[in-house]
Amino acid sequence: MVDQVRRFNRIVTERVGALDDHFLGGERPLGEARLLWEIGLGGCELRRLRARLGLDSGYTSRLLHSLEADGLVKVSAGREDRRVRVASLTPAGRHERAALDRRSDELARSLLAPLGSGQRERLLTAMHDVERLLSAGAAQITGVDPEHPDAQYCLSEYVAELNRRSERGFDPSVGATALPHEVRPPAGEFFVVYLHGEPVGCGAVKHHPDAPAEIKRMWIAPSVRGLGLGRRLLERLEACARDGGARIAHIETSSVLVEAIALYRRTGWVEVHAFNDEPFADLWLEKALG
Amino acid sequence: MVDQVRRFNRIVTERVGALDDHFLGGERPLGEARLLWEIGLGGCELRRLRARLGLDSGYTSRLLHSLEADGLVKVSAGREDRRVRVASLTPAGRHERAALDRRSDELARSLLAPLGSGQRERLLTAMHDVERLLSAGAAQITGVDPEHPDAQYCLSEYVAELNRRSERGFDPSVGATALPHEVRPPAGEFFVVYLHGEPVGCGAVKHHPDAPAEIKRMWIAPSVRGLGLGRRLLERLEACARDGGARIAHIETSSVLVEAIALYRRTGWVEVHAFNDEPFADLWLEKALG
DNA sequence: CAGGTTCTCTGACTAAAGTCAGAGAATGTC
DNA sequence: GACATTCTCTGACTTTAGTCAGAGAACCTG
Repeated sequence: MVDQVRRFNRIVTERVGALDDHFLGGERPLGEARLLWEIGLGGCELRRLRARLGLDSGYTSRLLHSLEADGLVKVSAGREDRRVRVASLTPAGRHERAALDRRSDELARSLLAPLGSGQRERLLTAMHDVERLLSAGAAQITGVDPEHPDAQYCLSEYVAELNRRSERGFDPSVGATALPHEVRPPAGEFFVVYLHGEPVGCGAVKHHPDAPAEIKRMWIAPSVRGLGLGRRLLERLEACARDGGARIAHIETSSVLVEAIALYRRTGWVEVHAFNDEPFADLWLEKALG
Repeated sequence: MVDQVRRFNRIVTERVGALDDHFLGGERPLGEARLLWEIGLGGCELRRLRARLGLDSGYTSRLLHSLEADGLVKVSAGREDRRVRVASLTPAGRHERAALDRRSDELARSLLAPLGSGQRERLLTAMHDVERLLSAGAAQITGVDPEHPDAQYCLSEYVAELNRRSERGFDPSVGATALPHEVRPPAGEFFVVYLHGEPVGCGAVKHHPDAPAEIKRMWIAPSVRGLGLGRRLLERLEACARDGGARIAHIETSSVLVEAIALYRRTGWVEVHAFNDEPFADLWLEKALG
């Protein structure tokens, strides 16, 4: 297994990485080119640039000066906070960035060129899989305030999906609720799954002293299903319930959520009698927390 | 399409490339680490090292000196030719190389770690596909003397495979032959397909003035089938026949070679009456060369 | 054995990449 | 308004990476 991964790493850094450097670099040193690219068309704060590229602040400053001297970039003070500075591209800078873009396209095409259409198809599918699964590894699950915009976004998507999938509308304010104060420490906790900084899933735990903890509002964005994020999220939620002192966890759910139910069953959840009267639910599950 | 490739390149250079550098690098600068690795357990000639890593001779010399100063490498004169020098690892060098190995393994494991077994499986399959198809792009088809060891190797594999596949033995010296002088310029040409410097396929053309050219001995190693190398080789052979003045090309083949026949049919070859009495053949094909 | 080749090394460079310790301005906090 | 914090810049570095022009030894060819 590890061997396969290493062979892959080798080929890919050779064929893609090395070429990438030369293609992208072109005239300009790599550092500058990457920076130019990363600034993007809309401009970008220096601290974000540094964070994304992992650069020293002095170094970044110098690189930007060099780009500014070439007339590609303009650095100006931020409007809200005048300590943070914002880099933005001049027309010449946009032009150069477009050239980088073209070279990147060429590189991509050069990888596809020697293949027939069948092989191309297969390569693209395989690349898609690798990309999704590798980035799944970079997903992060963090506790977040239930009223944070990312949490709210996930919740609204969750509700929208429930309504899309089932005949009867779902109203989160009726039945077994998960109001902000119920899923905020110390009463409970709300988690968001982030992928590349974007929220792509959520889940919450409601602690009940001396009674089973409840797991609620578990949702994974359709675009990232099949990457194992649901499993990881559920593990995290169970751990949270266990850390809160519960020996047993409860989930009530609806049979329209087939993927989620499959996951629950796979991971040791068993069906039990209804333990509440959530009108939307038609399946009640329970798990003993190791 | 190009977008998919670019997304892939981005993720992969980020997740694999960047990590790779730090993992591999460790204490030692990347250049030295790569060199140390590439020397291998059995030692290696400097010129091969340079060729494989694409380094300047002066630079290589200096890197090796630095490794030698650290007691990891010993450079000595070659035994056959004392101009070429051979680098080999000391016990300490082998030790350090093993550490690189371990780090590389760790990197690979860190990519797999966050995934469940199902995802792992899929990632590995996808990586395998990407690896094969990307490296297929790097394959090279070159004209080679039919008595060159690589050509001889391919021919023997070709004959072995025919014998393995069919009931009656195949004797290349009987029937429609392809003797060295018949497939060596100017009478014809012999091609070898190279992948990472290894011969993985062959094919030959026999020119006949004012008569159809013959395509012979076409073979692709089983390990690299499905990568489109056969198609590329056939294109090259047809081009060679056309450049030799032929308007029509002939192939005689055996129905046991199903993959090859599928390729021929896909690319415009049509069945015709037997145009020779090759005892082993049972299918005769022809194509008009654009 | 003379003369050309091949292979490697040395010295003398340059450019890119990156680090670190302050200095200085803008902002938040008590 | 004093004080700490945040964010960026400057100057003074180091380390990698890489290039180029010879010099010199070993080898091959006639």
